[in-house]
Amino acid sequence: MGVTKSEIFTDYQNELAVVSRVFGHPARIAILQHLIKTQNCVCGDLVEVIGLAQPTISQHVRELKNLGLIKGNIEGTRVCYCIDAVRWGEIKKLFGDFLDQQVSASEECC
Amino acid sequence: MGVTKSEIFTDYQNELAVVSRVFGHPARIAILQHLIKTQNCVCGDLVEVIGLAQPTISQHVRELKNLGLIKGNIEGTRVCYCIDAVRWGEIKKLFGDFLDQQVSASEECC
DNA sequence: TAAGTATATCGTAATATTGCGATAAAACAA
DNA sequence: TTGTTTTATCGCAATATTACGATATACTTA
Repeated sequence: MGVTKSEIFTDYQNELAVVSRVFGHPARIAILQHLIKTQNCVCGDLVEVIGLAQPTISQHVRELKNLGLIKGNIEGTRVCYCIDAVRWGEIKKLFGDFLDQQVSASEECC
Repeated sequence: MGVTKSEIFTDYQNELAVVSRVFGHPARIAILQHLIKTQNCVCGDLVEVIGLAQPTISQHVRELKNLGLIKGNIEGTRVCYCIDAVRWGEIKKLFGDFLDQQVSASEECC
């Protein structure tokens, strides 16, 4: 197999999982952190800052784009990326709804 | 390749990625939701509730255990699971620190 | 002891992910 | 036009993940 059975889960469960998966690689975390830090939309120097090959960075960037988390703007030969603040807010809420739940332990076991 | 180059990333980036990966499957989200809802540590009926085979559930449960998110208690032939509230809090903070950042868009592009 | 129940582990097939060299595409510069 | 720069895509090898049947393990009950 090797293929997730998405159809047996709720939309919420699938969405949270898909977003988490994108966060599930340190290079993508690093790209987001760098875009947040250097507000003014840095682009190709991600390769230099992160230390992976250019095609690899491009692939990670594409996944972030597919999720709507970042958007790019062509400027000559370069592409300038920045974070989509609206989508960021949506995802923040998605995780907040999940993580802010009360997880009081039962006294029956554990 | 197919192997993540963890050594070039910070501990924070790696930790957030590892935790995100565990959240990156709807079955594991469903397991956590069910454990939160039925506070009193349900165990084997996860198989019934979720609808994946028993070995598959056991595998997902193990990943949650490895991350420290849930803990199990043997009760006869059964194992009673519940969420580790302390670890849950740590992970909540991990995501909070990341997602609560200010992501104001630059005006230079995008 | 023998049979039953619940969970974990093994082994494996199908598929997905990661990383990168090679190359294409697109815009600019001479 | 030709060469340069920057980014995207293709194709592939190495590895990881997902799912589950078969089986092992551990405890309970008859």
